[in-house]
Amino acid sequence: MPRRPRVETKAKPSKGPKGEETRDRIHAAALSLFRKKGFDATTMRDVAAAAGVALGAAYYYFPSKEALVLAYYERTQAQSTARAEAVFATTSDLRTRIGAAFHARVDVLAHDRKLLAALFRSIADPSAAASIFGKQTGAIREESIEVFERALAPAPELAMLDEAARRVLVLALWSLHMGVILYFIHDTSPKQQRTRALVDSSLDLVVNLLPLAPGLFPVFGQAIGSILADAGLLAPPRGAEPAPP
Amino acid sequence: MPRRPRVETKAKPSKGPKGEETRDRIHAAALSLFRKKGFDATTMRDVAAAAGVALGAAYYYFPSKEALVLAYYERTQAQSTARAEAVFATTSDLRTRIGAAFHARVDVLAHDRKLLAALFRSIADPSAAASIFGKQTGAIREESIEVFERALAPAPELAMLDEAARRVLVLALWSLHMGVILYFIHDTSPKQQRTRALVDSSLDLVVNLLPLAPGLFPVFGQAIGSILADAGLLAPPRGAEPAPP
DNA sequence: CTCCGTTCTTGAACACGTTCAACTCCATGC
DNA sequence: GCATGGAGTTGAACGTGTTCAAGAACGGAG
Repeated sequence: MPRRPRVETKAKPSKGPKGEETRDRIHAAALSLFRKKGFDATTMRDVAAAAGVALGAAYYYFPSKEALVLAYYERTQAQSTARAEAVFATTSDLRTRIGAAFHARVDVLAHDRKLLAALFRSIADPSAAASIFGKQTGAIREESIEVFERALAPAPELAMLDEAARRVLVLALWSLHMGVILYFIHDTSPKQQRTRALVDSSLDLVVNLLPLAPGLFPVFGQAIGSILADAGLLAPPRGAEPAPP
Repeated sequence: MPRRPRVETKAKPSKGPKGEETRDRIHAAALSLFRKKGFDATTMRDVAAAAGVALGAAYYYFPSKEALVLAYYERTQAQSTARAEAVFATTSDLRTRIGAAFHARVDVLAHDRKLLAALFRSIADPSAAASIFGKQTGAIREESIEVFERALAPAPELAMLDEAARRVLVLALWSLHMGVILYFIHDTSPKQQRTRALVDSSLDLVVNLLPLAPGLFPVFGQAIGSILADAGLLAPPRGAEPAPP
């Protein structure tokens, strides 16, 4: 490995239909191998060989090994969103809607628990632009945040919240959902039933706390907002340093 | 890198005084280079050269590059403990004691923010035994947990708590302290003043919540205990799978 | 057809973290 | 002295993720 290069994850060369097909073949081969042998035991040479291309081709389409997992994550995000939206269309009950947002994500990821660990490895590394909190993953992140925005949309309890407070609330929910995924990664119980239990008890807490939100924000809103801003999820408050380029 | 080998971090060969000295020289050279060039930009060959030994010698004393950082972390833990104990000896005020436990850690780590990121990289990876939550780091972890145990020791508010509830409470505090370190790693504000602010507002919350602990445990204690058990910090409750060897 | 630019493909080369068989050193027991 | 064996040390070798200069394939413009 050369000096931990910036692990770029954007850029998907495939202007023509030829490339599209090769890209898919590489991605499919990678996923299959990752599932069979695990992320670490699978080499990029394995992936290229299984896809029937040269090593360089894999890097032409995916800027890093991690990017292969990120592409998978991106694809599943759309599926989760669709699942949640299906429930949103049928009810305006807050608990059901928030629960749907959580469970939809777990449902879709259920079979690839170990794969996710590879992605979350760099979650705590500020220098890793490709982490879930990094700049490179903005689009995916925003889509997953939007699901929680829509889950809360029809709640009468929150009607009096202003824009900023609502955003903080949504982000807090999204952060909780990240925590659930982190828990899920470690959850070896059959069918991940412990994660399901965690979701349900979290829901109890959240639903009971939500009506208190308008009263609590003057007290803790600033501190929470400051934390979220540091995570790059919110415009920074006064006194904060700009992040280095 | 060969197929992500289990990144062992125990084992410190140095039965004789000769080895002890070499080990220190390697560690000192590594720290100096890490601080000057960063963890990623420093190669093990750099470290060995700076210490005046062959590459293999570095691996004779430290089983991995990460272990060099872990050794640093271990050394600072003792310093933090001493600082906190010094305050414990002077007061039995709960807020002051808990605050001291938090601030002592931040004080000691203040100059090596970026170094820590290398350690926390694998925090979310269940397969990384060397992570802060892993088996390999048990001793360091227990020592840091003990600091919080002693911080709470003289609190009359908690006298009626049983052993298990108290342990959960201590672990919750320790987890919060881990969160603070995570925040600290990302905190680029001058003198890490934002981390200090976070500690203080967390203290407000904690101190206000602590007296309610006895009443809250019947409600949330089980869920929290279940989470902590999954993190390997508590004996697992019924129905949990044993972790694979 | 020929030419040209873009898209795609190749595999050798690089820098790295890690391993290991071989070696030197040195204290101890005889 | 000298053998024994453990502690300490060496650097070549391996497998890896990533880079890159070179070329092949393709699709239009003339």
